Amino acid sequence: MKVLIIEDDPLHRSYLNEAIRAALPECDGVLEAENGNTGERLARDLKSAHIVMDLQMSQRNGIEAARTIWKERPETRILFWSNYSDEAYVRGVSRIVPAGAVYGYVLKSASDDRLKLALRSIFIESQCVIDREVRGMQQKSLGNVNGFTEAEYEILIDIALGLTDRAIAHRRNLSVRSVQNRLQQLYVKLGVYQPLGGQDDDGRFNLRARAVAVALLRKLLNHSALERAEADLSAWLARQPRD
Amino acid sequence: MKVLIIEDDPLHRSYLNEAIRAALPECDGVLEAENGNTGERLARDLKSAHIVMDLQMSQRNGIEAARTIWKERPETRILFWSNYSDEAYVRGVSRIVPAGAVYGYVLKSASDDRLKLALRSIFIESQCVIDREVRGMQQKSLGNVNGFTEAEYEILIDIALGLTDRAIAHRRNLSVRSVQNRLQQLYVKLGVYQPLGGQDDDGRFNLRARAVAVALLRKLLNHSALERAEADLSAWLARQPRD
DNA sequence: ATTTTTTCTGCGGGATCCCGCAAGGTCTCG
DNA sequence: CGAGACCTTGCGGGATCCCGCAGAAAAAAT
Repeated sequence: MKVLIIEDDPLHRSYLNEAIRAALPECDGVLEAENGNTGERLARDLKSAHIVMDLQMSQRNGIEAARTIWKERPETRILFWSNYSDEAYVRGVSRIVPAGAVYGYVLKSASDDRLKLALRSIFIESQCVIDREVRGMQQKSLGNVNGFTEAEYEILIDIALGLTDRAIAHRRNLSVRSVQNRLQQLYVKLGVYQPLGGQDDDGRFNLRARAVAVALLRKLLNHSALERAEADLSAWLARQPRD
Repeated sequence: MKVLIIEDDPLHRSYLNEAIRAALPECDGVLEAENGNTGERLARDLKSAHIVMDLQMSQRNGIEAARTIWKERPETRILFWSNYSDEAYVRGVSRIVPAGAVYGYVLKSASDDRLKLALRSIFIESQCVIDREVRGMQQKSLGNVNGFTEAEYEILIDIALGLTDRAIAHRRNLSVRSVQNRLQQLYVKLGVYQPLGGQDDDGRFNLRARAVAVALLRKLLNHSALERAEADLSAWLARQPRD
């Protein structure tokens, strides 16, 4: 059994390497990649089925890498080892995990033991392991309590990219009015809505821009989510026959 | 001579500790803090004049911490040791460094030797050390080439926070029209401006929102910059007598 | 199958945004 | 002092946004 590490910080890489050797005596080889690109390549070439990776690498996003790896070999087991439990990351991951896949998500702040336990659970016991903090995010995000619908999230991304109502309508096959409906919904859920009447406009906000701001502050959105969205968008634009 | 480390990642902390002991034999004590708050406190209590810190910590932003530390004792020497050379960070740092202060900015990806050299230069030789990559950012940002004026950056932040033209005008003591002028300028510099006429509006953009998006993608803005701005804003709002 | 609930859609209007045009200001430089 | 560069401000108008109102369509519940 071989394990592939995809992580750009050399310190963390060697720490992981050690942890893996310690936790998995049955492992007879540890490979390292320092970014998503070479990680993908190694995974492909070596048919590694056991991967530990960081989200958020400079060269190529962890989520991107995981997506293509899973696309090629859905049975691959991946342990995401990340600094953050941003909703954007958690949502990003759970969006791409194939049905029935074995994976894990543990934070770098977790203890040594937690990490080693997770390694064994995933690679030996075929059991998913998700850190409590992350699990918390997941539920908050999927449950309706203070959670966002797929539709709401989608439109949030669209305005974060800077699209107009019309462009969004076009992209999502909706009428302009429907887009605006979804927007209102979003504004309400983000607590940005101005209940009207109250003319204590201390600092009046541009709802559209404000929504993006609070989404960022609440980590519903982050840099890498935006990057992915931007890539999707330009792909879609290229596919448009020009009207 | 004592050195204070402010860094939330335990791995990096112990690595730093070792590097400091190796590079600075004249150092007779290394202290560690795992977030900005306790870092500030330790700096104050122990009157440490030599600090190495990470930007981007969960508890309290490195820039915030540095600001208050420098406010209390401007002669403190600080080496920023960060993962990123985002323009937002670089600008944030150079905005708060006191006149004549000795400081450094090196990336975590730098070699062992670079780090140790920087430590000696700053703490012993009283010389500023800024990594090449960072220096590059700095010049791009301060020089007029593809760089942003203070005014432009300011208004960028204001729209990123979601303020309306009017609110910005009020906050910055300008007329609404001037705000809009600055906005146009910003749009042009961000390459978002629609030269008019060209009706190939594939995906028409909402300029205001789009500007924020590209600023984020280009890392002119990032989460921590936004957080700081948000804090400033609400402080300002609280100070407003309500009109 | 019928009611209830949710979502989609058009209409309309007030607020806001985007920006060309033009008339002052300030500041520098020859 | 005047020319030129730059910033600020008012005016005006077309485009966009925000959203209440209300009917149509779809989905879910009974």
